[in-house]
Amino acid sequence: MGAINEALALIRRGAEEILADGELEARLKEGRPLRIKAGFDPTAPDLHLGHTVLINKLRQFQDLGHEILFLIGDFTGMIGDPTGKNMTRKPLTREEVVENAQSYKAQVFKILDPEKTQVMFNSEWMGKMSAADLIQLAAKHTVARMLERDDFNKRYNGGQPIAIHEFLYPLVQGYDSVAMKADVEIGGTDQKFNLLVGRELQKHYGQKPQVVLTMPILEGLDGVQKMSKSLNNYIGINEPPNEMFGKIMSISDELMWRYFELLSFRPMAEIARLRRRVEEGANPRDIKFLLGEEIVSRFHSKAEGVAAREAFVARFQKGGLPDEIPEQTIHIDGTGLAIANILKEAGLTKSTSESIRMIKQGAVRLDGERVEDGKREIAPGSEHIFQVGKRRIARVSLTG
RNA sequence: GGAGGGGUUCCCGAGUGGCCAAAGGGAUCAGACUGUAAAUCUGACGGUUCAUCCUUCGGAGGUUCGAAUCCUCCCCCCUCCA
Repeated sequence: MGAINEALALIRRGAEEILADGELEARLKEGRPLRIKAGFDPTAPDLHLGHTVLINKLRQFQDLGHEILFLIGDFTGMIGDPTGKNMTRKPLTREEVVENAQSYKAQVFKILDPEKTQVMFNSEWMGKMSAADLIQLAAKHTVARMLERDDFNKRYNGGQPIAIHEFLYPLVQGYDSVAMKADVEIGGTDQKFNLLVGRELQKHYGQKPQVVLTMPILEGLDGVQKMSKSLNNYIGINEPPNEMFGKIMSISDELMWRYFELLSFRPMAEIARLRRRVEEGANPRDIKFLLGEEIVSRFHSKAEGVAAREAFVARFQKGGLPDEIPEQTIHIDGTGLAIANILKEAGLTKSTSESIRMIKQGAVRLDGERVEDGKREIAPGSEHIFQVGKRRIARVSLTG
C-alpha cells in the first residue's frame, strides 16, 4: 500500500492534470506493468529541455516498472495537428520517417531505458485501415463533441474554415490508443482534448478508457514564454556541456524551482530542503549549480557535468579564461590588419561595423586589455586572445 | 463574382515626394551593477575604406533634380458582400 502511494506521488509530480486520478490508483493496484503511451511528431526531432518534461515523466513510469510505448505518428503526420494555420503537411517519405525515428532514439534514450521502451508507428495499423473502417471510426464521435475543442470552437464561431480532415486527427490519435491498448497516455496540456478522445474511443471499442495525464509546457530561459527553438529561449539536449551549464545559470531564481520540479530527478523532499536553505540565506547560485550539474550529467556524462561546473566557477566566479579557447589562424597580407577586421575574420563579430560598435562600447579585449582603437593594426607572426563581451572568445594566431 | 484594406529593417508597427538607414515598442547584443542571476540604468542594433560611399521599405518597370512615399503591371495576405 505504501508503495502505491509512493508511486502515485511520483506520477503526480509536476503533472498538470490526471483524469481520472481514481482510475490511475485502481490500475496501479492491479500490480501489472501498465502500457504507457506517448505520441510524437514524425518531423525531424531536435529536442530541447521543454520536450524532456514529458520524457522524464515516461522515465518515472519506467522506473516504476511500467512499459513505455513511444509512438511516432507517421500516419497522423500527414494530417498535421490542426492549428488553423498549417492545414496539411507534406507527407514524409518512408526513409525520412526511419531516419527521424533513429534520431529520436538517439536523443530519447539519454533519458529512457531502451530495453523497456517500445517504439511504434501508427502507420502500422492506420495504413491497413479501409475506408469502411475509417467511416466506422468517424461514426463513433459527433460534430458537437468535436466542436468542444477550443481551437475548433473558436474557428467555427469566428467563421474560419475547418477542413473535414482536421476532425480526423483527434480520431486517429484516439484510435491509436485503441490499437495500442494504452492504460495511460501522457501529453502536453495542449493535447488534452485529443487524449480525451482516446478515452471515448476505447470505451466504444470495449476497452477500459485510458488514464490521461497532462504535463505543463515548460517556460524558456526568459521565464515567460514557452521554451521553443523559434523563440530562441531553449536549451537543446545536444548542446555542449559548458553552453548548457551556462544557460541554466542564466535562468532566474524563481524559474529555477520550476526547473527543479520538472527537469530534476531529485526527490521533491530534497528540493524542498534546498528551497529552505535559500530562504535561510544560502546563495541561490550555489543551488543552481546542483541543477546545472545534474542536467549536464544526464545528457553528457557525470564527469562532464562536474567539469562544466568547475569551468564555470573558474571562468566567471574567479574571472579567468575558459580552459578551452577555440583557436583560429588568420592569414594577413602586408604589414598588419586592424583589430576591427580581425574580429570579423575570426567570426567574433558579424561585420566590421559590429566590431567598431563593440569597441566603442568597451566590449572588446585583446589579451585581457580593453581595446580603445579599432583601427590599431596587429602585425603578422603573433598570437593573441580576443574577447568580445563575456561569451565570445578566440585565440587567434596571425600568420604572414 | 462584387466592394474594400494591406504587404516597411529579426518581430510588431509609424512614416504618404527631400530633414529617412526610416519614429516607437519587443527581441537581441554590449556596458554599469551582480551571482555571466533576475530587476534596473545606459548605449548599440544594414554593409563598408566608418564624419565617406553603397544596398534596403512584396516584385518588375516608369515619372522626378530627388521616391518607402506618385504612376503602370505582377505576386501574396486579410475583411465584408454574393
